[in-house]
Amino acid sequence: MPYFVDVILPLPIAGTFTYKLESDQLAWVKPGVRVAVPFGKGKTQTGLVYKTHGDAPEHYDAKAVYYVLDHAPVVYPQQLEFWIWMAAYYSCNLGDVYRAALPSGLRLDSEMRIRLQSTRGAQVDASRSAEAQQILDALQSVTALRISEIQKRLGTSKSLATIQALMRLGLVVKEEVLVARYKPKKVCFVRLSVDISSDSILAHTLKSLYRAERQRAVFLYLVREKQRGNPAVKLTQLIRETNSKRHSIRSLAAKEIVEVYEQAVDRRILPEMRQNRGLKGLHPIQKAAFQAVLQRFKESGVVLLKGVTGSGKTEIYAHLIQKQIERGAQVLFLLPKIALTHSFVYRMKAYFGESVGVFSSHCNDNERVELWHSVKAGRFKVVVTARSGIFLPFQNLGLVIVDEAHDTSYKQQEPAPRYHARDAASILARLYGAKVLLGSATPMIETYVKAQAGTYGFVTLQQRFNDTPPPLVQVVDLVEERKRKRLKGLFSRALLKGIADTLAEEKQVLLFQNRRGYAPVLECHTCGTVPRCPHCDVSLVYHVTIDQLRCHYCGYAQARPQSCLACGSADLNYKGSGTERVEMGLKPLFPQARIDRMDRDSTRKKRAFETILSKFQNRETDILIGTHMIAKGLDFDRVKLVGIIQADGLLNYPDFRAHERAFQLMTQVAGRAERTGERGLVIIQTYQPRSRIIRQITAGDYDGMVSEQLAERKRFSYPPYARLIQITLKHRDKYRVEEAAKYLSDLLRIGFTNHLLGPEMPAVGRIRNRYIFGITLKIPADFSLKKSKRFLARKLVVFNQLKAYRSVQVIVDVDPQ
DNA sequence: AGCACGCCGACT
DNA sequence: GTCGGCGTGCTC
Repeated sequence: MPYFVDVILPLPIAGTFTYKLESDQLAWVKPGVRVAVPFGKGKTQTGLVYKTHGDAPEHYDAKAVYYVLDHAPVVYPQQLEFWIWMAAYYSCNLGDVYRAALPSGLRLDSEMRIRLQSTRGAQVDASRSAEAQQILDALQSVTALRISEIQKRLGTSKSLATIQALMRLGLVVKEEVLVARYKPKKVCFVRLSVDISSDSILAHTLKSLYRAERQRAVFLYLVREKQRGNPAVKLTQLIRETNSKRHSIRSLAAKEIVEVYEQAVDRRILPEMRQNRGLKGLHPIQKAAFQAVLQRFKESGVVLLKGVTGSGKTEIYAHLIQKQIERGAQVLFLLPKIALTHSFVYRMKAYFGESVGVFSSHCNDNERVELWHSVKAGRFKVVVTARSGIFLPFQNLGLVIVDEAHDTSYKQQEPAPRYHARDAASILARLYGAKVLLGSATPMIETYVKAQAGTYGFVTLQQRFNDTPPPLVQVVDLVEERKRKRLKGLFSRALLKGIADTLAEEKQVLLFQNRRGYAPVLECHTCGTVPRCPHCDVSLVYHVTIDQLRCHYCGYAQARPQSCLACGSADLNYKGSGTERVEMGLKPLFPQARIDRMDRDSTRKKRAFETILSKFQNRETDILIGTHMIAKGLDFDRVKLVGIIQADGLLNYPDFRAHERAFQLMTQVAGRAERTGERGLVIIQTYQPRSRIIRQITAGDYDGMVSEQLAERKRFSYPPYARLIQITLKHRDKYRVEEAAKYLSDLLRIGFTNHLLGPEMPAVGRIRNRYIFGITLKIPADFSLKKSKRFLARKLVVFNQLKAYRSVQVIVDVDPQ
């Protein structure tokens, strides 16, 4: 009986692909195993086995699997099930999930090479082009060349055509080779090859080295290390410790006294660190919360721990982790991307030592593969990671901790799968029978509602256990300040006084401005013209540091115009302000202060983020200005004053979550002023000081904010009263997308009636020369999300049948943020 | 995603 | 006249 295998391929194409299996392959092929399969014209792909069966495909002849790459699944059944859930829930392809989940190092690269067909034809021929001859000459010495290598050698794009011409002449052939992307790291070790347990051999060897001082030193070092129980020493270490040169060791090797050999080692992102700190005991309040969390876990799989900054959530996490380690289970610790700092990892390593794994964006492909294997082997008990860690192959997952669970960076925007790591983690946990702890000072409203309703367990940790009173919050009315001419640039008198006082006390200041650059608009005073991005529908932002205008959507940059490009006037006005302008404005006012800035521009360079943070922590910086990046990071324990330069930027977003977000962000930023042990000060500058949301923020009235937002969302049926699906259409031709969006929304309105919004052009209607239209679907709580998605999928098939619209890119985003 | 096939402009 | 642009369609 013939056997077939359905395979997931790492491509953005719907469905799985069926291949034929030889009987000898059958024994190894099971779900989660990798296979090399032919796909398309002469390409090989690394597929992942989905299932095996005996049903021959009806409409085509299945190709045969080339190789079975594993003897044991690289992906556990629970994970595969998780992938399937994700593809279905977020309406994407299994291949999209595959690409996101499996480290690319676990995929084989199929590489095209060119080989000489016959040496006869390669002789010099005057009729051939110089390029062709160059390629042929190069192929004489080596067996085969990668196409990319040829391109590099010739340095032109012409080479592709030349290669094709040579192929037509039958002089060269194309061949495909498979190479593993993962390259183990090899380290040279040195060990003794003489038997030093024999005194006579030892003496004899030493004697033979009497004239080679360095070699003797190396030998003696190795002897000492061996006696200490280290039979081999890293070559680099040996050279360093004995202050010798590589050739001394080579001579010893030549005399067969030592042996140098290579060994694959795991890369380590951080220097090894032993556990050096026991868990801190819990304060009675923390202890009560810890017990309460354990209690709630008995009834529900997900527990929300609502605790303000400074309430000591981290210690509670640590004790929960400890408990899991004791019972031999693994813990997945999720953090927002920018909160994953070295100092945090060090803290975890101090508690749990070697069993802590770190999975961050700093890891390269090879490190990811090693981490994957280590997690799979159960060597790591705790994995600290940003959102993509949910795909790691846990063997025995016991607990998922999602810190700052309200953070928006848990949602992947681009590319598919557009998943939310917090929500996905609770599905993952269910598959493993594990628990989920969501930690937040300002939970997302949807989460809070579930906790209130009892769907999630709920534990609050209100009291600051270090007994510092919450910071004093002062609101400054910018309208009033401006009227009374008390504004110095962007700063009110109160803020300047606050800064001066804080500096005098040798404490630190954080200034928050959620916009980067100098000024978001450069306007001509004469004719009102504003320079705009040629590729996007936005104005260009002026950046002082590079003296350029930049587009924040596509990266386009141009020199700052000296005069208006429309009317020639030299009278140009900078309107609005970003972090750079705050920095520039502040410097002359506090010339003695050490001022630093943290935003996407100042942290672009590698490790810059860590550098700025550590400089601030070491008190080499007095005032730190930054975007939302300064809201995360770590606890700054000398911050006395937090200033919010302009709260209005956060309040006026055309989004139903704008106020919730503003509340979360400002509360978080304000929370940075809580660690000094004395009362901190938060100054919020705003043009709308009497607005409800500002009052809620200053009063710390989270429940008030929630109930007001809930009332609003109920009225307009937004989450949590409805689920949302956002459909985005993009195309280079504005009319084409608009027509397509109209057509699609007409198709959908049949099912969704008044639960469909749009189509409408978003605030930024064109990005990278592609016009954008959006359709929002609202699925009320009493509707089936599954059925709605199925309906949507059917309509998208109909939509795709129209040739004119097929080139329109359609993006489906379930639970958009 | 890649890759081949197919139909219209600027060069030998 | 051709090279080559990218629109379109397909991959088990």
